[in-house]
Amino acid sequence: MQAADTQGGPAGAAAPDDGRSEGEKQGAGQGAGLPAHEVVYRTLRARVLYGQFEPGQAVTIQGLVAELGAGMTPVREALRRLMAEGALEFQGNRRISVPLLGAAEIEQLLVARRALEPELARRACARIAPEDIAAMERIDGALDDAIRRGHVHDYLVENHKFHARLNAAAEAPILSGLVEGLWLRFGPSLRVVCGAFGTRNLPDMHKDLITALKTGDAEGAARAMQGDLEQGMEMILRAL
Amino acid sequence: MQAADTQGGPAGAAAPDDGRSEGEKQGAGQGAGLPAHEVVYRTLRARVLYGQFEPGQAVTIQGLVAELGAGMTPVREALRRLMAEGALEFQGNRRISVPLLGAAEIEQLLVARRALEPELARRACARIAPEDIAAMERIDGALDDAIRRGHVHDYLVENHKFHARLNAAAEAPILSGLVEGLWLRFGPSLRVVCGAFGTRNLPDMHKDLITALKTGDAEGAARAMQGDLEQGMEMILRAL
DNA sequence: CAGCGCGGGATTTGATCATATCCTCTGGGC
DNA sequence: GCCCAGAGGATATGATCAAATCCCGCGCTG
Repeated sequence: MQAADTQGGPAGAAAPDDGRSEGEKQGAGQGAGLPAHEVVYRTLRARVLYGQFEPGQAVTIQGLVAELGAGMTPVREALRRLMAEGALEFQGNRRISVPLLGAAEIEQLLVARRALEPELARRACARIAPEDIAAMERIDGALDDAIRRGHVHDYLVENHKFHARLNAAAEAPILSGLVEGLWLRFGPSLRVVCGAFGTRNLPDMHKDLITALKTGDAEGAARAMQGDLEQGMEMILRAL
Repeated sequence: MQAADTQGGPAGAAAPDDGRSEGEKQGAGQGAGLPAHEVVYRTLRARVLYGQFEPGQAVTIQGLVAELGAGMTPVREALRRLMAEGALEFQGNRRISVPLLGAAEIEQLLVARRALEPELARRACARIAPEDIAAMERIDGALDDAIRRGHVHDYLVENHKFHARLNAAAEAPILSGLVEGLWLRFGPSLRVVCGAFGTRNLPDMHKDLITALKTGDAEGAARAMQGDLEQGMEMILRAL
């Protein structure tokens, strides 16, 4: 039971509200009225991204149907989507599992990240608004706080939020979408990293990055980003 | 045929061989016994990749159900998968369409391709086997032939096969998967390109690439690849 | 006589379909 | 010009079938 409750969400224990299943739409709000497959997708995505799935772990459709209380079709679609993004793997015989990464895979992910994320930092540097920088500083504070408290999950969430905010500021949806896909791939490995090293000596080039953003130093931002991701991937590699 | 067996089955049971077709696994052959959603996916993927969809064109589930003779669930899953890969776009209000790319999107795709494909060429150069090179020369011959005949579809197919073969030789499945996703995104635009310019002056750095592969010149291969993709993206950009 | 490989059945799980319900868009009436 | 009704299409459900895995008992061998 790695994650009994997903996110302090309204999905309580039983949730046997059968009659209300589809009588909802995004008209009211945006958190509650999403299609079922979207809700399932986001739940599973968060689990992958924040290391709540073990690498190599098997994932069954019907298990998720029972656990999430959703129908079979939405679960199937969410899984298909995650498989297309590389977050999950089709294990041959109609079996789905969380990918188990080796050194070769980590190295490829590193190459891709090194190619894309510094470029995003460069672009963000030119376009970012002061309130975005402020938000990133706030997120970075929460991140440091999570590290101090030794709270792995919060650290991973804040770290992702930090980078996502930066990538959004670059206004390059295709590139940041690609990067999001990369994060999904090494997400499960973060669990292992934090299990091995804890949150003590986690890399943090975020301060340099924020400084570069404030001064509009695009190359400095790119350099800080590259340093950050290389340290992260290095830790994953060592945790193998 | 299952729950709705109200009248004891329509004597022939609409699709008894539908179940038979499932009897084959991927162990025996590749093309025959695949699941329906996989067949639908490949069909649609080929259409996207080879410019048989018009950019901006709307895609309806029921239209594909009627056209392909498949059930609704397989079609939905295939579409969801293609949407996750960026080959199709969710148009907000339950509508799916082929993405319409602008200059900004093309530019991002160019950045990603320039980062990844020369690297794949470099790796392929170190590992490629002589029979792979021979196959690529054969494909390139068919490609030239298609150009001579002015046959756009064949040109696109052979061109894709050429690059796919090279990427496979790099033995970097994650990177080549990413590149495949990029190709899927600009595929529909190729239709416009070929409509505008025909097959006359299509770029072809393939000869240089093969030469570099034969001599083991990794940097030369990377350079040729970069030239090839930049010419291609330039043409798409000009066709806007 | 005990340990081990193997085949057959039972259970789990994935794939597909038909249907019901609801949302969105469009056209006509006031 | 706005509101309402109808049509078309998408989402979701549950049932059902097929296949793969698992488990257990049987026979064989040392």
